Order: sequence, then structure tokens, then C-alpha cells
Amino acid sequence: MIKNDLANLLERKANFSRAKAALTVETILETMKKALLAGEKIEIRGFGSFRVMPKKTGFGRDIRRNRQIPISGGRRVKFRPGQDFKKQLKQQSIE
Amino acid sequence: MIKNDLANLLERKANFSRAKAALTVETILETMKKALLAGEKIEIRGFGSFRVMPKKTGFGRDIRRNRQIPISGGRRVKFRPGQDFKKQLKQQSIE
DNA sequence: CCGTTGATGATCAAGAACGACCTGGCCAAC
DNA sequence: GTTGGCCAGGTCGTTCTTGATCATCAACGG
Repeated sequence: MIKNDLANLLERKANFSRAKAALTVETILETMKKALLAGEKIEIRGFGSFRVMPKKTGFGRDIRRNRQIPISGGRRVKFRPGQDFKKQLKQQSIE
Repeated sequence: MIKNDLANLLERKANFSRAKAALTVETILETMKKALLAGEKIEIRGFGSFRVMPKKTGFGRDIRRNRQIPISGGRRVKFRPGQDFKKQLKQQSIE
């Protein structure tokens, strides 16, 4: 699924124009991104939650150069699917 | 940030009615959820990607009962912020 | 709609962090 | 205001994380 799919969905479901649909999708995603960058958490019931957490990981590794790479801090975005979402994930299996 | 915040945003930015804004937000999120449940991956450039992966974890642990808990498989949803997103996360620090 | 641009994914390793379950508290949703 | 979903905590095992490169495909222009 790509951004275009979501836009198409709004075209059909909400009867939006293509431009409006695309803009709406981008607006929402952009807003969510900004909120996360501001350190805010996003919590949508029935869907899931995004949380920004300080990065605790210490070292990664560069195979090519065979050296450890200090992870100079920062933050990570963690997504957790909601209860219903998780339940459905368990029930359905991948083939 | 909660679902209501996103709806308010659409009211202001896109001049949607409250009901339409709320419905739009839910429609998008619901669709994304369904896509993930269908095993589809979502890839939005500039934002991030959601991928569904089979769960390989074998055991969890119940501290209270001091026993191991078999994690009977299922799938997990993994979110990865996009390049730009990640870069900004690094640059900004938490207070 | 097709082609182009360039971001995204996989990979390899090693090490640290997260995840599951359960209960209580807090807050999102109605 | 009420309901009930969501987060935290603890232990052990699994997964993630980092970086660089090539191929693939999302996004966009003609």
C-alpha cells in the first residue's frame, strides 16, 4: 500500500477530488510526523500508538570496516498496534 | 496527540466539517490497519513504512507467576520512520 | 500512463534493548 | 463524567540497532 492507495480510497469512500484526497493524506501524515518530532506521543484507540523514546542503544557495527559504530543518541519512534489490532494479528497467520 | 487533534487539523486546514474530518481520519487509519492485517506493507515516502513480520519470539516471562509464557506465534507490525524523519529525530534532542 | 529520480530494503555482526503477561492507574473516546 | 483501552514493571530470549551498497519501487513529471 502506498500513498496513492490511501488517496484513491478517499476518492471513493469520501468522494474527494484526487488533489484533495492526496492533500488530506499528506496533511495527516505530516502532522503526525511533526507531533512526533515535537516529542509528542500519538495515541489512537483502535489503531495503535506512536511514542518517541530516547535512544538507549549503545553500539552498532559496520561490517565492511569491521568496526563498532557509536550510536550518537537521538530518539526513536515506536509504534504499538492497539489491542484489537494485535489480537487480529495473532489470529491471522501468514502463508 | 489524539484522534481528535487530527480531526481538528482537517477542520482548520482543509475546512472539513467536524464529522467529515473525523470520518476521514478513521477511514485512513482503518484502511491502513486492514492492509497490514492482510499482510500488506505500507510504504509512504517521506514519512515511514509499516511492515508485517512473522513473530519469531519464543518465550516471554510472567514475573508474578515466575513461569515462562509460550508466545504462540503471530505477527508483529514494525514501523520505520523515513530517512528525513530519522534525520530530524537525531537532530532534535529531548528536554 | 510511462519513464526517471532517488529513497527504501536487505545484509552482515555484535551488543543492548525490547516483548510477552498481569495489575493498577491514567487518560482517550463517547 | 464514565468506560475501558493503554502504559509501566520484571525476566529471559529474541530482535533491533548501526552503516554502506545495489536493486527495487514509490513519487512525480511529461
